[in-house]
Amino acid sequence: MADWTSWTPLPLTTSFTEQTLAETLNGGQAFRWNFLPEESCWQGVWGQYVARIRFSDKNHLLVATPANAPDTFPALAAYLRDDFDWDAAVDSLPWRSDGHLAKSLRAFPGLRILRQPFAEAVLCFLCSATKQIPQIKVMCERMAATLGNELMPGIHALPTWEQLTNASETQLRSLGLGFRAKNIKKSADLLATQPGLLERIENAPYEEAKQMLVSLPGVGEKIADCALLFGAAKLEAFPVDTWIIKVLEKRYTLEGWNPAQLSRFGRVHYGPLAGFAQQFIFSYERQHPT
DNA sequence: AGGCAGGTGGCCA
DNA sequence: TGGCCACCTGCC
Repeated sequence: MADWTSWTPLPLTTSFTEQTLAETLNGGQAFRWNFLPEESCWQGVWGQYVARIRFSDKNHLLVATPANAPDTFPALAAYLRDDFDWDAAVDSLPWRSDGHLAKSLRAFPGLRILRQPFAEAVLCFLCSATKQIPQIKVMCERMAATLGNELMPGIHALPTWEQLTNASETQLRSLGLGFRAKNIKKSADLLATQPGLLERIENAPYEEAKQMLVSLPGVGEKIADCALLFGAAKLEAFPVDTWIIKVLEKRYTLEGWNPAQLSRFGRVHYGPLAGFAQQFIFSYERQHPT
């Protein structure tokens, strides 16, 4: 049975708080992190990696990885985008002229945008349609347990798109995916006929990438923006979901604007890191619903 | 018990 | 373009 390494400090260039770590890992960007009360740590899976994270102090995390997978440690630093200057990014947002944004930034000091594997970001957000975070997590966990590689006893990776082509729509429905099963099955089949398509999308400029991504069945504007923001480091992507619509309507008095107009407003108002700003106001709204 | 939830696609004017 | 509706499922 594989074992865990001892807790090792991961120095951070941009400091976290404990609450912000929770919000980053489990606030709707990613769906494969769980808090283990008995270990008082977060355990998560991305790609073929597993890790455990514990908050140490604002400038360090403590990390444990499978003893037989030493490359997990640098992979985690990349996943957390510790190569990026988040403090400078926050300062570049228009908080000086936007009191609501300023308040949201103060509420989640250190909040980051993860760099998830692109293929699994597409998959997870295909599951997200009209579902809440806990239910999306259940769907992802079931897909992983049924179709994904076992990484450690009882811990499974999400299935690759190739693995998904081996599942029938009926089997996917039996995992509780509902009408999303058909979209996932059709997307898997389409991707199988287009080798390298996901890589080309991931590496393309934002507008071009989004245009290609919405050609997948079940991927509309919102899901495309989420996948590009959380899985391809395209921080200009500005997902417009029901929460953001509520925020923009109520706190920016934009009642009556349609999603396309709100999307344009977001990119113009928040600027080239609009998706980063979006994550703060999304998190703030979930904790302080209006 | 019925409506709603980090949406999308199809159909109608 | 803009509005309306079906679509799985589970939870309040």
